[in-house]
Amino acid sequence: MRDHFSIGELGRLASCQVVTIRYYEKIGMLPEPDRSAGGHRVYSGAHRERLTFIRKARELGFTLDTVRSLLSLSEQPQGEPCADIDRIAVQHLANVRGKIADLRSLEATLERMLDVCGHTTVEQCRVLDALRE
Amino acid sequence: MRDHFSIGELGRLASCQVVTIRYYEKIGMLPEPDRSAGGHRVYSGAHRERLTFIRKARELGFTLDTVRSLLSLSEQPQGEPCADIDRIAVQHLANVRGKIADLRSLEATLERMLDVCGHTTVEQCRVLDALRE
DNA sequence: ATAGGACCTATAGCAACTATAGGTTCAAGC
DNA sequence: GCTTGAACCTATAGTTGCTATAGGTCCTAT
Repeated sequence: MRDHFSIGELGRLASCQVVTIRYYEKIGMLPEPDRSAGGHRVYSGAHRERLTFIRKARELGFTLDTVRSLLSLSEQPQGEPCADIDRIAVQHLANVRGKIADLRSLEATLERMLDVCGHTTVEQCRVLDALRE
Repeated sequence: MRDHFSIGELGRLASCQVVTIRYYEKIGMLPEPDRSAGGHRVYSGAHRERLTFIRKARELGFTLDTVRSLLSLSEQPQGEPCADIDRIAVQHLANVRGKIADLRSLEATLERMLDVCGHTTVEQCRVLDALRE
């Protein structure tokens, strides 16, 4: 594979919008790439790997701040234990489970509201009642 | 119950922060209340009902824009069918279920990552591998 | 009369992008 | 070599739903 890409190519390769790549550069998530004579960004394979990592982690719901931590941990010298990385992932898993629980109770509430409503008129609407308390 | 409240009282009654009430006023979710001689906001029972409605709907995860629709539908003349309200709630329920499904697949992915990792060293970390592809 | 808590306005910040405007460069086809 | 239009460039503002800060004024209880 080639190891220099335009911003559009990099976007396609890492499933990331072009504007988002520039945004990542601005906030320091991606190092500034070289430029062509005319000022266009030229990315290396290392950029591609880093951006792929960022996007995967974002898809898994890690915050950008957490991705920063994961990246710096992943750059530690070989032989370092990966316990810190696991800890972050375990914490995130707990967050995800918490969100699932919250959404399930929301789901149940909405189901109950809709169950009893039965499509009547506005002044008898059970959904509105539920919101009015 | 009294039917005039300071902003702080209203906040306690409707489980809403004071700054958020002012924010709702600014974006037109809450009508401007009367003012005391010194310029402090004085709210009515109608304000209280409206804010309670908004907060309940927000707790159920409706966006402010959707809350606006719910409020205007709830102000329709008596006798109007509440089908539109039900439709909004059904749509929201579908969104919630979609999010639950997304989070569950996320949960499974994170579990798999952590299962195979086994706390080794950074260069063998399976969590990082998963992120690097 | 005074103290201090509650209130006031205005502005900026958060996460993580997305959208817009107005201009420049690059690469392919003739 | 020239043209054309897609892809690139910068800078700024907008999104959602608030929250935080600064610097001041009012209200109420003692």
